[in-house]
Amino acid sequence: MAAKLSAVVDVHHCNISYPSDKNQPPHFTASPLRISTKRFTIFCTSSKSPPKTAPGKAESKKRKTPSLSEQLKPLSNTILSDQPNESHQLLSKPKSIWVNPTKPKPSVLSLQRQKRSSYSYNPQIRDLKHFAKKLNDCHPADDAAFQAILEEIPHPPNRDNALLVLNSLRSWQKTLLFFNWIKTLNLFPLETIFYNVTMKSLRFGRQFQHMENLANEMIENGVELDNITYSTIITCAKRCNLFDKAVQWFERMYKTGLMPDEVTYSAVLDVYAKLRKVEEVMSLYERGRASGWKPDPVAFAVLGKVFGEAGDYDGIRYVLEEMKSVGVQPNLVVYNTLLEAMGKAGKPGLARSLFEEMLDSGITPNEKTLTALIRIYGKARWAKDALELWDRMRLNGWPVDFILYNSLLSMCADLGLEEEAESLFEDMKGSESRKPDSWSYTAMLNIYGSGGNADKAMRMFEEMSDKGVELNVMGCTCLIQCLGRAKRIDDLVQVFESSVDGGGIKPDDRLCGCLLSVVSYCEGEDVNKVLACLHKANQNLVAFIKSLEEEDTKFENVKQEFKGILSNTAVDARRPFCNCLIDICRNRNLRERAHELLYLGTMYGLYPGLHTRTEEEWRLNVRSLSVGAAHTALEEWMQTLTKLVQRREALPEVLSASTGAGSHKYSQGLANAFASHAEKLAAPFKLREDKAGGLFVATREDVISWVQSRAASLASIA
DNA sequence: GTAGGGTTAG
Repeated sequence: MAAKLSAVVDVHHCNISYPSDKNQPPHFTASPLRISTKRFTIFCTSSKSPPKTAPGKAESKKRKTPSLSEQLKPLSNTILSDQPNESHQLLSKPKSIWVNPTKPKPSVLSLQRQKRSSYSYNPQIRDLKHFAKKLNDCHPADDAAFQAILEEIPHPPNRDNALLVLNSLRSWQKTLLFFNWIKTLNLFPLETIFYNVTMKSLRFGRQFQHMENLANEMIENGVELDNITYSTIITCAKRCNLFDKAVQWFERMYKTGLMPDEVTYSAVLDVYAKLRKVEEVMSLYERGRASGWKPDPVAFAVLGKVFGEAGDYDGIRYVLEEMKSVGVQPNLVVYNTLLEAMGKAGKPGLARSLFEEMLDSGITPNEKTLTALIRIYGKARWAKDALELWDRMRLNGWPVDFILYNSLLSMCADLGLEEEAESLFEDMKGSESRKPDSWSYTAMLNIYGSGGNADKAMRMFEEMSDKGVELNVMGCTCLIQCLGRAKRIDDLVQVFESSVDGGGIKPDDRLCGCLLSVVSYCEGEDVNKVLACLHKANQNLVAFIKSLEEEDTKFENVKQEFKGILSNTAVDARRPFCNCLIDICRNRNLRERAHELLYLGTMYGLYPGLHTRTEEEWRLNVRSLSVGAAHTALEEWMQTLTKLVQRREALPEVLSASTGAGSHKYSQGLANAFASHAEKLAAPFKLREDKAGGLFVATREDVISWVQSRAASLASIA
């Protein structure tokens, strides 16, 4: 199974089967990834004659996160044989009715938790605690001193005394030394609990190898490994990112006939959650449920986390429904996890109502709750809610920590709340425990950068170096963006060189994207200065720009080069790269190239939903495009519509283009640019003032007569 | 850190 963990699993062809032997862990089989070969074009005209710009096949490698219902489908078909006449609907409770009564219900976990041995009071506790403290205080490198203290143990190191001391040692090295000392004394047999206590300390020190050695020693010496041993091993492996080890030890439990209890089981759920293996988590969860398990809040927190990381809102709802149907009241951690998950799934409104529900249930938020919520409101640009929450925090005296302070600053940056950020930043400078760090300064650079205040941004930059706060790659990006917009290219070059050559900043794709955007709008010698910076960060990109400018570069070459660049670029930065490259082409009068890049970008899945069609309305969605890319898309669309009209093909009643309203304070240019471009083409798109979100609309009749008049005027020119 | 599982920042 360890090998399968790294395999690509096609969820649509994932079969999960029960092992025939109940002492086998649940396992998964998967068919190899299928490559989609669906044809697509930028704008579909008709089936009769595809546009000439559509020669390719889909080569998008990006795979959509499957929805929960898609993931549950194979599960419900293969293992959950409940309610055979009903389709297994999303959010329906997976009731486990085992259909074959001659076979026992397969069990994957023990419903009884591991019993702990009870401690008896140790009358020597004070002396032994004092002894343990001496061991803890002993210099870590001084083995001789440690041994000397050991000899002075105030009471005989019998089972109970040794256990008490073992439990009181802090560092894993000392725990291990003490454990080995007890072992050499050979006064009593070392039971499981001695190993478990030692392992706990090793886990704290993230010492998986030592831990595994101890586990193997237990096996050799015939000491029983219990659920506590296994859960400690599994969580240690997880913390050390040794996920295959975690799974390996989990499998070993079943092989030796030991059933995991719910603690071990949810530890393993979390291993798969960390690996973002949603379908495996669900499979384990469902199988646990089928075994009669009533999951507790910890299990639901794991489930919530995995759906949050997948951005799967249906999954989050499923978790909420499951909790309701199992009768589990969410606790603070579960709420925090689900709030975080709602943010990742892009549902600020639902996060808000979940937060209110949490308050209504009598739970007080902690720093993590508030950090999650502030961040969600900031990213959603919900200024009113963010400021309201901030007020409530102060009013109610809710807990605040350093991370929350920095998150508030970042929220101010997201919302362009310069004054609020400045006053918070001053508060932090005045406090003893919350002095601004590189996160805080980055937020300030972000605020001044996106506000176009290059002087203040540079002052921050200087203050950082005075105070010895290191600039990080994001701060550097904000600063460079700001200096670029202010056309302070020499300052830009100086900041770039000092931070990359001297400051140890490794340029990432975002920083390259930022330099690329500066290239798109600067002129003259400045272009070469910025390109020289970009060359240090990404040589291929600069070579590609040069090749775009050369007339004899063939489309096939552009395609191959661009594909290579995109596949070496972080997913988040791919669309910005494409947008900037299109802008560069347009600003250099390379219109054909711009169209080629838009076509390729669409083909590689960078602009999903660029064009949506219903029977009544076709819509061009340019909100994720740069100005140049939006121009290019509009031209492309007009060409397509022209062809359709000329061929007398059916058009919908309404044609529209959506530019977005530019909810960010500093990004309102697209609607204006679009309006003026439509005007230049004399295209009949009119801004709908009554609708929010920059919507331009034309009727079918307007478009037809516009095309006909254009054709007439073109004919008259000819 | 009570022999074991889950939650904070571009």
